[in-house]
Amino acid sequence: MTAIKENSTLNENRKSSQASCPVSFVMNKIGGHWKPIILYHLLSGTKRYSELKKLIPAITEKMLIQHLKQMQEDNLVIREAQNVVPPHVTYSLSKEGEQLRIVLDAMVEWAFAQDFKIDEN
Amino acid sequence: MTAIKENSTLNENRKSSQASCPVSFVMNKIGGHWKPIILYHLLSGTKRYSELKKLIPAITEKMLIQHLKQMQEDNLVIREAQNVVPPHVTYSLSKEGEQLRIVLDAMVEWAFAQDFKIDEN
DNA sequence: TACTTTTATACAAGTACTTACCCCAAAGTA
DNA sequence: TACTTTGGGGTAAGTACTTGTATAAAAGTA
Repeated sequence: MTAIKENSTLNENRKSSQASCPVSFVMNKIGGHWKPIILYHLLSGTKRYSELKKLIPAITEKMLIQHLKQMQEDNLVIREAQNVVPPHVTYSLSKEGEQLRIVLDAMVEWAFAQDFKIDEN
Repeated sequence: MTAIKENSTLNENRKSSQASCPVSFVMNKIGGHWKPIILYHLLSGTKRYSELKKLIPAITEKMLIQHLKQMQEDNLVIREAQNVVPPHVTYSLSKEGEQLRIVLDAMVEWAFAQDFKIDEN
């Protein structure tokens, strides 16, 4: 799933900055454009894969599943699958993921303090 | 400075998600690996360009100047230059940048609530 | 004269991230 | 039989992000 070159300068830099900067540590977990959006939607409760897809129309399935998987590995979200056909899989926030609420809320507040306006389209 | 293709799907997606998700709006301003680190260091006060470079040894000058410039355009940081040679330039947080303190603090708290440990090297 | 200092800029090359498109399972339904 | 449903996997190509290296100005210093 998208191989990463272990010894690239980029990757080394990433690791070292992550080690010395807590903010960078967080960004490595929830950075990128889709993760925070996914987390944001999970804040309101457990969702099925297909529900997330509907809530975030612009995301490709590839991206959705990739980020869910990464966040699952980072213990931010919990994946639960029922062994049925067609599949039934739900995603929810883990305890650690749930604790991100404070961070995400702070972001939302800041956004609105700037001249951010919701544009429902 | 690093041209961006205006009509790429990526860019369109970015804009639309930014418009409907406040968290994404924030990530577009402080996302990436270096911006939060730079902001973090500016939280403790005005810094010269060269001071920032010393505080963040791993960053290349290119990245430092590029991100400072972007954040300046986003009104997060203020650049003040004295017209002397050699140049003397300082960077500080704007009001909006200063307001990010809450967000950054929340991140720091979360990081330490996970098993994050500072590694000074 | 030659080198240092400070704050940059420009271009090429490497790396990561994102999209686009095609494929699959197995049960239920038309 | 053929199609739908749900939750994915795989590959290639496009786009963005980062690094690396070279270059500059103008005054001060060795």
